[in-house]
Amino acid sequence: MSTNQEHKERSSADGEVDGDRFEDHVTECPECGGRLEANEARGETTCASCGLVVEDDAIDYGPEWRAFNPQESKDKARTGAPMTESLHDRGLSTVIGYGGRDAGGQRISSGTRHRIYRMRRLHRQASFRSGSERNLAQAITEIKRLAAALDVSDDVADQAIRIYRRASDADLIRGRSIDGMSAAALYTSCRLNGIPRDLDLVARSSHVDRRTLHRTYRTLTHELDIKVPLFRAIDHVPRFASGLELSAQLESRAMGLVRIAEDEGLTSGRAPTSIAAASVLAVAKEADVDITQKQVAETTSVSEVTLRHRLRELEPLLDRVEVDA
DNA sequence: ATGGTTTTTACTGCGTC
DNA sequence: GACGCGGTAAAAACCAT
Repeated sequence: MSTNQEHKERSSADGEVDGDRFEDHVTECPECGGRLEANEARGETTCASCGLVVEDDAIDYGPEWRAFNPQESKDKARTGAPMTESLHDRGLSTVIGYGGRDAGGQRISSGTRHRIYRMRRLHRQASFRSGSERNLAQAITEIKRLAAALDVSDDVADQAIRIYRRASDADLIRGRSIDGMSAAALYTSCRLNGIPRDLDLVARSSHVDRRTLHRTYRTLTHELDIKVPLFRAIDHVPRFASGLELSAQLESRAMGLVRIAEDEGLTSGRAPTSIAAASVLAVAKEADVDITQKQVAETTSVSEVTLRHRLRELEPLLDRVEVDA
């Protein structure tokens, strides 16, 4: 492995062409500011003091995708044709081609064509190896439909399909509807990706009632050991604030209020949305914004009663919110 | 299944515009 | 009188056991 060696030599040979690119080379560690040294054998540059590996290669040998955790890295890594989760066999199975020519471009005789036609039919039937494969194909259809209805990205849908696959492998589908599990998988995927689609919305878009959906979601995350990061109150503030058309100042003030509430332990056991909603309402009221409990209740899906409860707890804390953040 | 907790639903009373 | 707001009681939902 002498890639690094090679391009170093080349750059000094015809410095004019490559000079620009190499001039703004990093010479200090972006992490600790330490001195960088080249490791020729491994084709990488590392920081002498902290050991950070700095990408230093004219050609990027890395994948074009980014992985944010080891699981994703495993999931996304691939060699060969791109896989897609959107086909029940991940698009990896053999497909017998149409078109009347063979690989060499020669026309295929009509007798041969007929044989190929029969082969194609048998092959297609054999592609669904089992009932679960057929179910998977159906689940994928449903997940994609839901994803489109909820306007979530293909990545999220793909992850949902992966989750469904795991559920299928773990024999979690038995006794549950495919659509229900599909919806639960998609909801889980949304949660994992921090996409705010709440249970109600997903339930309404699928023909699964909220209760069942949540039950399925619970067994899903539980049985598959999926750790879903909990939404915190503060996560909801921006959404609520913009939904109510509050200024950025009020939004950050609401966040400040949420933080203090957390410090005071007022948040444990309470629905995060209720804290967020009440904080937004509290700061809006304080700033004499024309806003009613009812409006807040509607845009946040938190009942007015709960809003009042939280408001009562939060309003005394308002004067402790720092002015600037 | 159970019990403790929070949230929601439904309803009522009060003050204001 | 409609509306916003505050409260209560009971039901429902949630969570850990």
